[in-house]
Amino acid sequence: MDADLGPDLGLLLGTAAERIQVRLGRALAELDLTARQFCVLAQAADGDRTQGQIAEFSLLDKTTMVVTLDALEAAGLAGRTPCSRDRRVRLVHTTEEGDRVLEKATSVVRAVYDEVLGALPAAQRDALVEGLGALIDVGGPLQATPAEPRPRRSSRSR
Amino acid sequence: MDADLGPDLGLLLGTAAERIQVRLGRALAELDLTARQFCVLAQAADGDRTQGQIAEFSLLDKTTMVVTLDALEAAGLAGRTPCSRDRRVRLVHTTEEGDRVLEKATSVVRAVYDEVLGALPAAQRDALVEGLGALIDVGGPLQATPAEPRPRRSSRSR
DNA sequence: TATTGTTATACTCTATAACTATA
DNA sequence: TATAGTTATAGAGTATAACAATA
Repeated sequence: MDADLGPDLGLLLGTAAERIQVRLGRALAELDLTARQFCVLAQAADGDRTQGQIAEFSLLDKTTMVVTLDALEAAGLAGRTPCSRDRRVRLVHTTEEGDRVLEKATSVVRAVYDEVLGALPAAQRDALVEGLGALIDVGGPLQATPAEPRPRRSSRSR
Repeated sequence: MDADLGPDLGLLLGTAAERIQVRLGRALAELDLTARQFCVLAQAADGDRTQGQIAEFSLLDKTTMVVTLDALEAAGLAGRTPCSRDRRVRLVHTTEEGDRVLEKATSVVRAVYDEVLGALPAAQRDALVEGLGALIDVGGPLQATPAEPRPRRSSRSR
């Protein structure tokens, strides 16, 4: 599983992604936030959006969104308000405390990124970021698959 | 969660890693292999190693290793043989069928890598691979943490 | 007593299904 | 009838604990 394959892109990406997520998770844990909560909180602060919109943007199932918001609400960082125009819908907002925590969390995340990227020479850093973008952006070999809105589970079970 | 942070390295790495792993998973599924089984099978083929050694190298818990090997054994791709010198230990070997499947799987994985990396200009491809290596290799900002042999779960439960 | 591997089990995470209320 | 959100629950994956065999 090495020389035979040339550079093991899956291993490189998987390792780097896992380690930075561990770092981010630890840093955010000091603020009692998970990475997902941070992501949802940031979008809630961005403007009044519905649960569904945030879930879609964050690639979360709506039921996972419920759980995540329950936690943010219990922590006093965010809240739901019924939308007056469509009373099925709940708009998500941040509390003052939520804004304060988000600000801290953002600087904590930025510090991690600065530390990691700052360890590379500027040229290499730029090349890395551009290369990753080239992989996943539209037109790249790892662009989002427009088909398959739902990943669908194993075909044999059930 | 964007302009405020500069390039969102966590999102870039996470997205790229997830998508390539989905690709690899789909490609290997056609051979009825999971990525993990492929990884273990490749190491079993590399020489007689114990379950524990393969588990350690693959960052798998020993109980996960048991399940993975059970599946490979049931599929007729690998087997366990007691070690004569230390009869607690089981050496893992591949079957002939296992070697055939591994060969196919290796070419399938290589094809995915070639397709993905081949979509980038050579200079960008090299820069990306080097940059990722610079992040995770020893001395890099995401090098393996020698401390903390076990990640340890949430501090509050149990 | 320590270690390898196994079994049984519990926990976490996430998604499916069924439901409520609105539209 | 269709949709937003909720609840309950089931499934996959993985780890902890207790155990057997051996060192």
